Amino acid sequence: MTDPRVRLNQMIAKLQAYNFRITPQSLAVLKILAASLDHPSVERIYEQVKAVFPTTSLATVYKTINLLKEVKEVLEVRVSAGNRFDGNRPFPHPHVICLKCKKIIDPDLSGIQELTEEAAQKTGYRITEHCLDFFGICPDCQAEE
Amino acid sequence: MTDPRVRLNQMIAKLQAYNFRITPQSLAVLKILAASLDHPSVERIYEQVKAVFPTTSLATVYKTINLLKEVKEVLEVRVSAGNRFDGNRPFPHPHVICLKCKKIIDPDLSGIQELTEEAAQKTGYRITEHCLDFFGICPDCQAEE
DNA sequence: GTATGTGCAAAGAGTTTGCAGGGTA
DNA sequence: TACCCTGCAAACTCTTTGCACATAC
Repeated sequence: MTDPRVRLNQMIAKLQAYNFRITPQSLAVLKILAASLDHPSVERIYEQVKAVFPTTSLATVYKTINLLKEVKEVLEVRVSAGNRFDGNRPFPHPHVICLKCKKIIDPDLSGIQELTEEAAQKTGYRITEHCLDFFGICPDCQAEE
Repeated sequence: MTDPRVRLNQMIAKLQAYNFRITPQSLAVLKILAASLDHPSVERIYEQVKAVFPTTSLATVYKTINLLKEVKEVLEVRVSAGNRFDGNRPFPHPHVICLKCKKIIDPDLSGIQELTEEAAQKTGYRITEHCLDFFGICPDCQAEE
């Protein structure tokens, strides 16, 4: 993973470049996302922020995440169990998601670039983003069966 | 695409195998999904069903789609602009989605099987499904720019 | 100092559920 | 005939919005 401090500075720099202000509350959200290894949900981020700033509202968390989405400093992983976020790697990358415990990990896969080019060539679309998620059962949940 | 009549019969057979009943309303939903080339939204399906059965409720459309999801006879495409459905090809396959007009098309891509195996091998997950969606601008919307 | 972010509550969108009545197998 | 499906309305979840106040720059 990228060093969370480096990611945090990148996020701050990007937000400031867009003239968004950094506040203690939004900074707390940034810190959590910059260090996220576990793709937290909005609710989870909210709980962690409240541990530091108990008066923080859920709306503020949503607003901050939306700013980050706008400047492409966070990646939203859309899953039916509730969306999750990755602020450490804010660019498209594959996920492997456990259908039982909802654990998400990031494998390094080769060949996505080629696949994207193939899709662009065959459809004529100018492709800017992608989403590649695998679903299944993680080793821990397999062991429990 | 698969012949809509063939798909319709497959859907009916699968639902009956699970002891679900076929009604005029649910049949109307099945017919639309079996012939879907354009990945309709729930709202769109609802409108088309109402054209035939004006008293149909949105809840019935949702319930029927959920049955089909349960027996894996429809594929849900999760997009932020509102989820869309494919009843003609109810198995995982790639989509190319236009960010402007929301048009969705299905390219034939090679290499997804290999990528799935690579992901399974590197993570230890037993992978059963995947979701591969590309986002960009379609040729029509590019021409308008 | 001024525009922007915060916190609260209410509104909004999308989806699900409970129940009474009607229709399928 | 018995049970399931429908249609309606209410509930529910997730997310956004409006407004008064606080605060970063």
